[in-house]
Amino acid sequence: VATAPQPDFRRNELLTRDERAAWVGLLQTSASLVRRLDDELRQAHGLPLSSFELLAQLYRAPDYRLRMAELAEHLVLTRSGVTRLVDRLVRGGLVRRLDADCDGRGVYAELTRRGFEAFDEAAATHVDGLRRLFFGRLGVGELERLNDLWDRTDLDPARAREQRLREARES
Amino acid sequence: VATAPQPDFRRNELLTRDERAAWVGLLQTSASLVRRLDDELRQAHGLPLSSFELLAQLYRAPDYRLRMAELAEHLVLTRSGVTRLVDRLVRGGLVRRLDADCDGRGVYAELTRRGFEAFDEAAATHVDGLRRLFFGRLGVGELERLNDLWDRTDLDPARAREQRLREARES
DNA sequence: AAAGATTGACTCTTCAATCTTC
DNA sequence: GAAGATTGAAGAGTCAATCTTT
Repeated sequence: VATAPQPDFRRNELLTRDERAAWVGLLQTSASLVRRLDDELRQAHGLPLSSFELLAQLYRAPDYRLRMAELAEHLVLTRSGVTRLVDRLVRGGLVRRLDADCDGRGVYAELTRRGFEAFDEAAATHVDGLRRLFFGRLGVGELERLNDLWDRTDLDPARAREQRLREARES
Repeated sequence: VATAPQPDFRRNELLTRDERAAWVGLLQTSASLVRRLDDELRQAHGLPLSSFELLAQLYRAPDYRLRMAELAEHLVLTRSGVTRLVDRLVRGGLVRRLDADCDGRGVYAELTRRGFEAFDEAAATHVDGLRRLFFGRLGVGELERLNDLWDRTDLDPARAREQRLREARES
């Protein structure tokens, strides 16, 4: 059966039913996926998803290191958020801080041997969970369509945010 | 130009490039959308997005009221999270608590007149932001495809979570 | 003055324990 | 005892201010 049409009298400033479903679906899907994957990673390896994602960035970076600001751009975190997260990882021995020799202000976060191993072990759990809970439920070509969608809806969070803060400060 | 093929030597437990992009895209899109919409709502109406979403649930509910547990299911929050959020809204005069007469344990959260008005005003901002930042960038039929996707990837977060907690308690 | 990073104070959310009612 | 809701303690992230280097 077809879905019922939207009533004509629906007020302009309210979302249609499909829009609301799409918005709530986005929120719920990402949130519950994050929760599940976080649970599984903590259970199996004592590693929170946020830590795992930071390790993943370093794992893929040249020389296994990135600057704090770069990490903030890739993860969905502010700079101070990255500072705290790296603090925890340093305490856990998975990451070390390293002053940038080219720029006295800069600081690198670098994967330690233990951090490398921790990521290596946890990666299997993460990938398995992601394929089971998400990728395995996609149809043919849906992965590509999804990536296309993310490209079109990219808000460039880092840049946009910095810009807004700057504008706000100037006013 | 076509994208380069995935290297054959990529280890099994790592995500392909497209998978990683889809996963990170989901995280970034939802997170940055939430941040932008939250900023706009706070700026224009002093109302956080989390509060707005709770008001939206009550606005659409029969008699403008829902029980705490029902709210927790619809929002992405635990029960204690809902308790705190309702606390703040009661303090702000947008919601009132109401004992359920049918069940002495139950509590309703009900929209006040001011809560109704606050939602009404903020809704325009929210809908405008959502259409500008998200829906306006979707192609023809993409909204329907997205809702279809959410159906297939639904993890039933509330039920699943309760179940996991119960199992964990029993062991 | 601007950029990179950090810190203190604060907010929001969760977990585990508790209270009340069924 | 189980379910609905709340509470204290703690975790994690943000903002605004600060420090250092450019």
